[in-house]
Amino acid sequence: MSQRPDPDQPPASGTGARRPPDPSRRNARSRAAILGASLQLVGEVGYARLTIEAIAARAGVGKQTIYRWWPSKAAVLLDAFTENGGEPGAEPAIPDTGDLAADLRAVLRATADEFSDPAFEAPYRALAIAGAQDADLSREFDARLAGGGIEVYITRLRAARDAGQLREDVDLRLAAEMLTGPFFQRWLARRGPLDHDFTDALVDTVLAGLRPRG
Amino acid sequence: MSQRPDPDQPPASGTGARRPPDPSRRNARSRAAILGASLQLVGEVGYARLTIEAIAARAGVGKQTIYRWWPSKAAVLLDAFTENGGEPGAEPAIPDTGDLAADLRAVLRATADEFSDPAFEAPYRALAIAGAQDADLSREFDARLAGGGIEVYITRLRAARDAGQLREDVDLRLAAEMLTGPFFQRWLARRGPLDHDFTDALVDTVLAGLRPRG
Amino acid sequence: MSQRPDPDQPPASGTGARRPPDPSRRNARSRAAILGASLQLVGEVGYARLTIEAIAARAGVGKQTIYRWWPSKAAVLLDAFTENGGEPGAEPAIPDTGDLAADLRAVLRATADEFSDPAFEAPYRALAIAGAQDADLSREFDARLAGGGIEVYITRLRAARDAGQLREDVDLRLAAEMLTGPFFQRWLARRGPLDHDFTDALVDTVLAGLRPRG
Amino acid sequence: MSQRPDPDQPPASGTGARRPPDPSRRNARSRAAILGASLQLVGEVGYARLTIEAIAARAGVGKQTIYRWWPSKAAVLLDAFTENGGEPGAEPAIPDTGDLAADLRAVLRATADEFSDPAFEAPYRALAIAGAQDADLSREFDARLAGGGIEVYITRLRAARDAGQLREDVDLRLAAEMLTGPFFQRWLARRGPLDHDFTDALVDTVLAGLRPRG
DNA sequence: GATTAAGCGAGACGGTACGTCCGGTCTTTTT
DNA sequence: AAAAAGACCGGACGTACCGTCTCGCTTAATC
Repeated sequence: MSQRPDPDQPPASGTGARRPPDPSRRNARSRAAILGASLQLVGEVGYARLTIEAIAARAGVGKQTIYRWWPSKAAVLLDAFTENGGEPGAEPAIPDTGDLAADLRAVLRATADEFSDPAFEAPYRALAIAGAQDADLSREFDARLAGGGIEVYITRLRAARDAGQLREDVDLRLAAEMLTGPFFQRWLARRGPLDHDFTDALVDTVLAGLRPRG
Repeated sequence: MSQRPDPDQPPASGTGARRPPDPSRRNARSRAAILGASLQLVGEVGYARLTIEAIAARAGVGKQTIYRWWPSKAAVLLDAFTENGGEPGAEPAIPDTGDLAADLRAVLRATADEFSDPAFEAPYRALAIAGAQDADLSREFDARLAGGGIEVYITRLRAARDAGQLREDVDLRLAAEMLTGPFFQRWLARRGPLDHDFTDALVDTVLAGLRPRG
Repeated sequence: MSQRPDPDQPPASGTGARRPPDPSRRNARSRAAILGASLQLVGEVGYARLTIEAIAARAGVGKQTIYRWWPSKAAVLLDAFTENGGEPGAEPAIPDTGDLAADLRAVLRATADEFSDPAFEAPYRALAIAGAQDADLSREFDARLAGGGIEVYITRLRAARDAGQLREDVDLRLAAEMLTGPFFQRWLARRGPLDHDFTDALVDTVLAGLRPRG
Repeated sequence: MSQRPDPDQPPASGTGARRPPDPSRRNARSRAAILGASLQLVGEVGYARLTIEAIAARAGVGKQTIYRWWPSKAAVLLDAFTENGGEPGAEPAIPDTGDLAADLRAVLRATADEFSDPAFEAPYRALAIAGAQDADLSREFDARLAGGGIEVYITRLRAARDAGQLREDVDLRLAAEMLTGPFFQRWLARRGPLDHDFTDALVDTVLAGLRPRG
């Protein structure tokens, strides 16, 4: 006996770096249940009172299954939102009919409608709040969500500028921010209704400042 | 909310509502310590990890002293901010030199500078987050803070319109939101630097869309 | 006034040494409920499946109230046992009628009866098991429980030796262990019934080896 | 023996009893690694903190391989102990040189020495604790371990009685318990050192009470 | 030699309990 | 009566293991 166990600690079983789990073994049913439960619950109680335990219970899942795959409840929501609520991944470009004003009005009207749907609004607000608290998450959020992203606006505006519909020296990023910023602020800080009058007026006023002189 | 029924009813209570404390007996030293500790701590750990217990401990104060006078940690921060960080009470109107563009540029430059100071930025971000989660608080926040309010912009823009510097039919509220919304979004979602180039370009582009036609 | 506690770093709030709670502020009702629930539960499910959470739930108490005052579930049981089941604190000396054999027979019979009562047996076994796993607890256990202590036997045997009823050179501790050891082993390892025949025979055989020669 | 899913079971077994594994296909290397790891670990962390997961990890084995072959961690330890630490299977009878006192002294001295070896003591204590919590395991333990069993003492004492060295009416089981009980108690409850002085005195005092009168 | 059915290493899974942290209430003592 | 202190009930945290359950992969035994 005695048989000492090889004195150099194998992996020591200590609290060392945890190996990442194997995604190929992931249970798709559990994943879907978690994402679904997250969206339900954030709509029912809001982000501040959303708990991992409640998600696990609603999804019929062990807490560890959540902690194994997501670093935070915000990350769960982000997945839930991009999967079930937002656009799956591809950037939904703004259509280009040649009429910039019409195109932007259509997009902002659609966006306003989306933000009036509580099933969309609650998780989106949760993610905006989480992003405001965590820069890393904010980047993830922007990278994966089309609605909040300004890149699609920049693309459309660039096409318009190249077609001579906007001033040559227009700052495309600033222009895009002028279209989304007032909308975002009005929504997040609840400064007023998100109706079509608002979005139409916004588009028109912004474009009025960007058109070629003449 | 939740509002437990309080089993031992005082004999003639009527509504059973807790009698409010007498403000005249309030300890000013404790109040100041609590507000100061809140600002310190929100700068150190952020809003999500700010706790009432930590504020009480840092302030050398009993927890009950906080619960007696404020309904939530956001309310504490709001008091702390208006007292120590923001303008104490008077609305700081935007100056009117006659040159609208110059006045707005100056104000937005100053605001950008403020938001670059971490001692200002941390509690303000905390309040924005808390307001995004709670509509009541959001109203309080807007009512009491000058910097985030748009009324001052509306006032200055109205003067410019009345002086014929803007179109007759300008939507003053929308115009104000176009000045503050891109700024707010860029700041809260960390979409870019808040420098003078940005604010100047913002002012110029917005005003370009508002000027009287040809 | 009232000496502020040095504004920088109060107690650091770090994970440092936790200050001990103030026993004078302890809630006696909670304490009694916890001890009672422990005894109930250990009788129902045994020591291995006894959990702090179940004790807290049964007692209608927060878990922290247990962790605040006891370091382990074994320590809770020890308090519970000495308060409700065992002798409150004073060492219950073995009576001295002059007849050593009769006195020991009476004590061991009484002890056997006690160990036949499940309400006594379950927590006592739990403590014996806990003590076997933790030397510190074992010492506490021995120091505070009369039934398992051998000091009372030594005291009675010394009186008998001084009265000339035992050999001059008798090893009192060994003699006491010979009275309690077989009993303890038979009980803990369930090697046989703890009846009066057993205890009487044990006393007689031990004393047969200890009497003065002649 | 194509072994369809258990012929004598109705087709819709559902929760049916799990078919026992085939011992002939067992991996001897895994078995040895598990038993070795168990002994190592119980020595390092004690019984209470010994986990199946740690055994599997240390042994480089899947958890299921343990659950397939053993019903509990105590059962693993029991195998580990009888294989590596204790006597493999044959009952090691107490030698009979004709001198009962000398034979018992030798056996108890050897036993004391064994219990002073941590590599032996740790798993033995673990098994004693497990046995104290579970009567079934206790029986298994007694049936398979020579050192802790009292049958060998009874056998040796019977021979002595038949040779006229003990009283005719001696209770052999009680006598055996008087030899092992004090030893067991002193060891398990850590009441004192297990040295040769103790075991010699124990043997002598016990035998003093058992010898024929006159 | 191909098939097939374990046993096996690995580890994800639904759960339970852990011990800690904090929310909000209550009580005691001091100012 | 307010305040400092902090005990209290409750509930969520993130972690550790439980015992079960797939996954390939390897290894025998049967075809």
